[in-house]
Amino acid sequence: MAKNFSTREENYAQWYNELVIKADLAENSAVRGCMVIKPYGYAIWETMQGVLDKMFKDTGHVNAYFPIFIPKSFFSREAAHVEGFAKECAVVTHYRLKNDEENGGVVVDPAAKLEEELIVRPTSETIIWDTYKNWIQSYRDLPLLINQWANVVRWEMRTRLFLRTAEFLWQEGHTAHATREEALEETQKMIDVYADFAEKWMAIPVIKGRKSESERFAGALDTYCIEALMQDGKALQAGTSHFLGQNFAKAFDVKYLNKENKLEHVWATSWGVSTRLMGALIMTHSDDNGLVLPPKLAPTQVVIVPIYRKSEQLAEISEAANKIKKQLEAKGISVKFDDRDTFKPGWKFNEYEFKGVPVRFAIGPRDLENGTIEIARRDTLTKEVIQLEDAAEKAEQLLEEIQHNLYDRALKFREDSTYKVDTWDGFKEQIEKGGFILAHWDGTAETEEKIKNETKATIRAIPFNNEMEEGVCVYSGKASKQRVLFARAY
RNA sequence: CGGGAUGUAGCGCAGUCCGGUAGCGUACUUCGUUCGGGACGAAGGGGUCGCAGGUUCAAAUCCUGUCAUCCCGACCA
Repeated sequence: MAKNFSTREENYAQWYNELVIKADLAENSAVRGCMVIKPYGYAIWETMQGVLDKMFKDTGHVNAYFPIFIPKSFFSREAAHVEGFAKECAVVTHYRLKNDEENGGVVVDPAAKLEEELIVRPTSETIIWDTYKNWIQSYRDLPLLINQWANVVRWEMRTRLFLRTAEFLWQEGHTAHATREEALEETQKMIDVYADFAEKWMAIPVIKGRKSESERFAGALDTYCIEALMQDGKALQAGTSHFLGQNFAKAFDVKYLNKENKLEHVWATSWGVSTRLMGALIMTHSDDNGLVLPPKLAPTQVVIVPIYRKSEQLAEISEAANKIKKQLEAKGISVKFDDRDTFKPGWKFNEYEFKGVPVRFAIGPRDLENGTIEIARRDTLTKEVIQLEDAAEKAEQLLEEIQHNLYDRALKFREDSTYKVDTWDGFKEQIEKGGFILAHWDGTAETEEKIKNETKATIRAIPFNNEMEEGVCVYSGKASKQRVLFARAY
């Protein structure tokens, strides 16, 4: 087959970019750093949204919506927060244009300067906590468990489709609790939800853990994360859940009267995942033939391609194909029967492979004679000929199998790419090859910083399920009680 | 904001050194043969050569300016 796009081996970044564009997921827009998500890509995101939304509701949350514009002064209320985001904010300074008398066109009307600039939200903590102040008075108002689906803007220097764009879509949960324990429990609960979603739906194995102090969210006391390993050996942060303590409650003066009639600040969490998950999905499963989608997220789970020469043949084939289509649809499986006569079978095979459709049937005159059908699976690129009457059931089984196989394959890759390293030379050598490195660290930000500067590796997580083990820091030689997870990251 | 490169048909590129009719691949249109892994043949349509000046009989090509994009850093979910 003539491949007309880069392979993963040649240039991973280029392979990724071409894949996203040719699989019809997204493209660069005319606006610098922004992305157009195309219908096929959006369909996958919508499915993900739907599943996550249900998971949030099942854990007691409700949806709401807050403004996209945040007064500049709100940001400076929380010191760490403003410092974390100041360098990447889009700022609205004027509210009107006027005709340019001299040069034609329009110019910003200097008379329409805003008294206070508005920030296009890079995240919504500040505007939300300013609002919560009015919503919370008593312990009876707690907990407040709210999620928002929204877009946010972070003015990044360099962007990449889905992984880092100036504007991206996400959800952000913002909760308020009466006690520290309850907020901590919520933080943990939501990282568990994310991990479940990644593993069961996206078939991406993740490591749950906490961030080091320097990798923590701006304004949080603790950040939990899920980290995944991509095929090129780089780590990707797939979701975060923050324990905010009373920082935002204090900054925005959110207090409640407890049962003893005493005023107390509330405890907070925030958590989010973004369209970046699409990038994780692509980079975890796809291959040189294109996208590979886990069946649970595929917009089309099964495609039926007819093979025929004359239109009479198509009529017969269509009858058999539509029968299978109905059977599959009765099982809740999404099916496309592609009877376009403007494309040939070989072309269609390649197209659906590129778009990652998990299961493909091909049916032609030869099958009609023999009462058979060809079934192909995207994950292994293998195919077999089966009895026509078994088709629907076989496809259903195969979808299940592919979902599991993708997870198992990704897990094996991660395990094979995770190394315990005990020497600094070994560390430097391994980081060049990629993968997760489990190494001892002395727990100081100084060491972390030096390691980052010398190798570009960062601490991705301090895994929750870590075994305690005496050792010495791979860099400083000082005492350490556990290994932490290092990698170069997206 | 530092370092490097590139702007030529929808997309991908050659042509620039050495000035002389605007090219190739792909995509697109029509017709015919094909159709079990991106078919083939024939005929067609499509370009202010990023923009603005300059040199010249003549500029995609030389000179000056300018704009834009991409890559490598710094920043980052």
